[in-house]
Amino acid sequence: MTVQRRNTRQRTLVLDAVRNRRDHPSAEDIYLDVRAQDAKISRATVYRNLRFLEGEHAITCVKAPGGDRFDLRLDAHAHVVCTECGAVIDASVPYDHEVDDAVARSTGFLIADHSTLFEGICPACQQTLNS
Amino acid sequence: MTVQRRNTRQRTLVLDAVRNRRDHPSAEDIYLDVRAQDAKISRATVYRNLRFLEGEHAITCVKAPGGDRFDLRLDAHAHVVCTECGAVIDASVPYDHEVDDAVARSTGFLIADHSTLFEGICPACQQTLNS
DNA sequence: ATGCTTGCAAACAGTTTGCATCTAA
DNA sequence: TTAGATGCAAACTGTTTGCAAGCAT
Repeated sequence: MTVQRRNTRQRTLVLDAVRNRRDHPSAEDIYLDVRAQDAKISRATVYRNLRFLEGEHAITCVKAPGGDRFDLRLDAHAHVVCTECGAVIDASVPYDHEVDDAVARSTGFLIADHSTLFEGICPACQQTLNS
Repeated sequence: MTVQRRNTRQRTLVLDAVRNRRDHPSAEDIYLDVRAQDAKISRATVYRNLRFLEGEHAITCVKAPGGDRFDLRLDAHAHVVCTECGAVIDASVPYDHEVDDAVARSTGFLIADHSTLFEGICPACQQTLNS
């Protein structure tokens, strides 16, 4: 008896919506995108499927201030968030696996991974603030 | 006309409560501690003062899943969170200022700082899970 | 006296959940 | 056929806010 994964229309819509964006959308962003395809879909279904797809490792989620943001990239990588507008982009910093081992040794924790979030002001908001 | 900072009894209680703990308490933890000293203090006052003290750089706050955690340490440093019990401890990883510059150059963001959060299972929870 | 601060309750954002109904396999 | 999935509404957690009253300066 294997776990059943049903390919519902709604689940497919949610997955496609995440894959069609490159800007780390929030659950609400995805809800609105999917809503444009299916006016009857509920927020609960979107949230449930985002969590489900995260569990299936089909998408990942970035814990940003103001709520989770979803990502089509599956490899561990750092992010940069704009403190003005909330935009999230990928950072080109390589993931350091060794630091996980070092922290595991020094703390006794069983380390799964780590996440790094840079905070700053994006180019567009810098423009706005200077004017 | 300088900004006025009033030393209210409640504000002092909140600051002392954070300083009297070494375990990265949540706002609710602080509320409960302060409540033991002053049964009349309200949650809103605790939240307001935590934010105020953060703004004054008297305390810092760690964005952990499940809510903000407060810290008496003022220097930037990484944290480790237990995915089982939610415990947060300091990580002995040195803060890398250069990576902020590197990300600033490659993204055009004005980087203020970055935070690193390790996720894993603490020694106590490992024990529990093995029994 | 002034205006920052408090306490209360209500509002709020983001997210989860109970339950009857529906549907993919 | 039936267990997983949906839609709706309500619940929930963590946090913020409007307002009248209170208190530090």
